[in-house]
Amino acid sequence: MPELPEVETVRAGLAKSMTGATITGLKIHDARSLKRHLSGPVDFRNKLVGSKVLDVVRRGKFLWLPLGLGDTALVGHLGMSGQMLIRTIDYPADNLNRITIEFQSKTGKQLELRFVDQRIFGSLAIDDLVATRDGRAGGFSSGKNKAKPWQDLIPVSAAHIARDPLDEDFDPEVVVAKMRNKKSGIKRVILDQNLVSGIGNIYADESLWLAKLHFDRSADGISKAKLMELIEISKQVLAAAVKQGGTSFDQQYKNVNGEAGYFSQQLFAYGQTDRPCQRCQTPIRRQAWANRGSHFCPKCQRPK
DNA sequence: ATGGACACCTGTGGGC
DNA sequence: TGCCCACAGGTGTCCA
Repeated sequence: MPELPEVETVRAGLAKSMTGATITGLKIHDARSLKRHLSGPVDFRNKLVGSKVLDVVRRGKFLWLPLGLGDTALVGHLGMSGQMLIRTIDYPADNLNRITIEFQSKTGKQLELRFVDQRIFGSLAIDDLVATRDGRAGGFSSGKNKAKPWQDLIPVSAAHIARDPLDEDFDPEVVVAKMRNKKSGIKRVILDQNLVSGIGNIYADESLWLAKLHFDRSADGISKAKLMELIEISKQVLAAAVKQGGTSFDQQYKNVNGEAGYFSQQLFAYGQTDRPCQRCQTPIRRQAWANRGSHFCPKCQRPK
């Protein structure tokens, strides 16, 4: 489900109530949500409970909370259906809640973080922070001017993830140069989190519609100028979606307060099958692609 | 290097 | 009502 705008909305919400908090307890309702913590649930508990949360950082669709001295972090990925809800301790149980992390906020409020995940493709883990190959870890931790020892570090499990377009150190020239060497279809290329992170199926289809590019056009056959335009468009789309709190179609995406985002009202291609293209009125088509769907205008977005 | 199939999971909605 | 199928905002691995 969640792509960069949804994860960023969650990050901002977590930062507000969890920065400076102390973890006071843990309830594991379904240990499958800890499957990426390889040393097991007991070790997860030992490393988490009692530690202090320093910050909430994101790169692409990964987010993490540096802990204690800043050399480890609680790493979260939402997969297709993950949610992170901040609740008071007496708030009614949430359906499909897999993990509850109890904490005391820096203002002394007793709250809990509930990791709700229908499909269990998401996960929580404690991971070591290591030096990045490319400078600062995330473009989106708060208060960047203050010196923070964890600022240039990234979780081992996210070390392969490229910068995303909203990262202030993102370099479109470098990314486009790499894209021009790819013989794959352009959609596959912009979904490759090793090249540019944060883009998923919704924002890929939206960006390609806006750029009038067919999803299967080979990246190495597209001009440098057009690829630069595509990257700039994707940045604009991601930023616009962040402003709307992300995209919600159903119960599968909510911010930390359980509220939906409103970007679905501004979609041109994704989920618009059979509705008229807003440029040329041709019905938007959905085509099976890579075990999912691609939505595009068959007139505006030609294969060649 | 590239693309396709599939695995990991649960839930919902449509057709019959 | 019930059953079966398609489908869902992701990622990683294995195989040609």
